[in-house]
Amino acid sequence: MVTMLDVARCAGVSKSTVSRVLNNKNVVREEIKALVYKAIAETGYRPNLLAQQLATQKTSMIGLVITNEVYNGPFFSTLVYNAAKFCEQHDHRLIFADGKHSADEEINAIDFLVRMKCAGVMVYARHTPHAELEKIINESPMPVMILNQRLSVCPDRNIFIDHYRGGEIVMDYLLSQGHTHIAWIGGKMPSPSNTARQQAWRDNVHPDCAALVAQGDWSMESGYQAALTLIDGAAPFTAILAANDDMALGAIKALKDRGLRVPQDISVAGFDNAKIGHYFSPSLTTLDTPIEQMIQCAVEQIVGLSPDRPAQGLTGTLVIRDSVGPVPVLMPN
Amino acid sequence: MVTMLDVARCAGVSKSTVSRVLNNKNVVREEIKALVYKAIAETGYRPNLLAQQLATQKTSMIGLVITNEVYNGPFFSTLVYNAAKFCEQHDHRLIFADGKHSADEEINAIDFLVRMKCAGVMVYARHTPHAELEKIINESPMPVMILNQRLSVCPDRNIFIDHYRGGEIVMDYLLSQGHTHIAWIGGKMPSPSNTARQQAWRDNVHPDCAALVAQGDWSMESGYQAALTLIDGAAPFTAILAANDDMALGAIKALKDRGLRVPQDISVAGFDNAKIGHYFSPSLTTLDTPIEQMIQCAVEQIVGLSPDRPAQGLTGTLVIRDSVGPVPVLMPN
DNA sequence: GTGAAAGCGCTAACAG
DNA sequence: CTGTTAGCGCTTTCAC
Repeated sequence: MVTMLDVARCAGVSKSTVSRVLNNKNVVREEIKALVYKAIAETGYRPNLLAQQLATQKTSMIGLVITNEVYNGPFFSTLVYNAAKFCEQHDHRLIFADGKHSADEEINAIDFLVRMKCAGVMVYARHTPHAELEKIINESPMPVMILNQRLSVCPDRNIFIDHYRGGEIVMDYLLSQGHTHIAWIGGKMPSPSNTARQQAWRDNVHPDCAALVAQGDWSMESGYQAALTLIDGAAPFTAILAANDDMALGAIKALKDRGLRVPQDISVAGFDNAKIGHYFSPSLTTLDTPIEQMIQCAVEQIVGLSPDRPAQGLTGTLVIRDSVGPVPVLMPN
Repeated sequence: MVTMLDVARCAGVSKSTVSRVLNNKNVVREEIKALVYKAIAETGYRPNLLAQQLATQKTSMIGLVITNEVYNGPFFSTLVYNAAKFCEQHDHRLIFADGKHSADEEINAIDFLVRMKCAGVMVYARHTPHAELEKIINESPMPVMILNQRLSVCPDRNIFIDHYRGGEIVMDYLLSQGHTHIAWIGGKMPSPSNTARQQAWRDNVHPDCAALVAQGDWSMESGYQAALTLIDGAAPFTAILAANDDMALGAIKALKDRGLRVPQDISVAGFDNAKIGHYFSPSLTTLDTPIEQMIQCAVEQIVGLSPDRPAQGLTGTLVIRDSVGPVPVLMPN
């Protein structure tokens, strides 16, 4: 491996001079500069970023911790896509650490990124208790931003989406269409999004519906199964609200497979506004979750672009499409 | 920031002793070990990974360069999900660099990862000429694995999928259903997958179909538009083959919107076996691309688990579902 | 302007 | 077993 010293020798100057021309520090004489560049080209020198970052005490990496339960759905895709996009936009690089499926593993993942001296780290966690997160935030030399869950402390390290309000928005729409008996398909717990959305459902739905709950795990398949359970249950309903679009889509397939029409017989709505929802039949009514905004906000906070407190309580907007219709006159179930 | 020296002082030992207990080198006396652990706890010491990696000359990061054109579809999602999964499986971390949309930017991204001293880097590029890639492979001290395109050199740094053969498999099936007039919806160029698949289409389709080509950019929307163009064109056809599932799904929506039934009037097939294909109506016939295998192979090659030459010429398997049917007796168009 | 020398925080001989 | 001493490759005073 060719180091800065090799370049220096090759150019007949000192290490510091090479460093200077590379960093445009102090004015180096033009002729020497040329010599150095020539030597760099000849030797094929590539500065070692580990060494550089150790010396300068700063890096250009932004860490992202993510529980692998959100993996591999449109939500994950959007999250990562936007994280990478905004990082690059600010000349940083995204580095990943898998939070897997326990508090210990999440904490480990954060620890890795902190010890890598990332410029900042974004945490999309599920299991770690808030007290623990708070401790990490306070002990870490770089900003650690907690995404998608509301902390009672450290508001400037916290960007969350108001999923309760989001749930209300969708429920309001469902109610406005005359639905009173609305079933709920939940995502995998623990999850702040799921909890809040479910609460919004519970608080707004007819009290008879308490039993109209089926548990999924965010995947289409689980939505499919959950819907079957609901259909086979005793309680009648005219609409299904699923905690995300994937499950809503799975549910629609289940309804169709059982000969039920959407939305004529049963209406279905979801959350997150996955792209496919527009192309599905029927196209999916959903809440557009402001993931992009959330990530942008986090990245800008880390790179120090937005001096003020990060945006909080983002809600998202309702996307009305075909999967929700007026309540049918006769309950089919 | 608390360093190893602080811990050493706190425990009343030398730096090397601390290092030893941390790395389980040489047997350190139990009582001293305890002292050190106590000091670590007291000081809240967190080892600096940059320093450690600089000193040991090895890192636990695996780099991934990816052109941002594949971003944000199911293909991207699967790629990143699996990359992260296999990295973690081998106790490594995934680090990202965006290849954006030009050869220069791709090379830059690779360079960053190389200079970060990643254990290895995986390159999913589109624009960089092979000669350039070859040069990078040879000059880099760590394995640089080129994914999804066939290099004429460096076979052990190259894992590709035989998209031509994959294309043939789908075409064979379409032909076996009696289709002769098959339209093609292509992805964004340049792309090795697209080129090879399109070639397979061209080599197997009826010569009359040369004009039955529409250009997309891999997105559902572009598939939708491409299908409209095809429908509005003069040439008749009974099937559409799209270079990926997203475009196939967009195309199906376009056909439906124009009152055409799939597959009764027009059959549609895609590539990649996106999860949603199973839930769509009609469910999508597609080729399951072995992305997971490709990534697994790359990661194992990097961590030195598979001593032999990496797998090459993976093809994938046909997933037969409902979007392709027998050719209709009367061409609808 | 440029070079020498002292770090950044850690590991790895080498003595003892 | 443990401490001392050099590095790893780069930046950054501080003199000249």
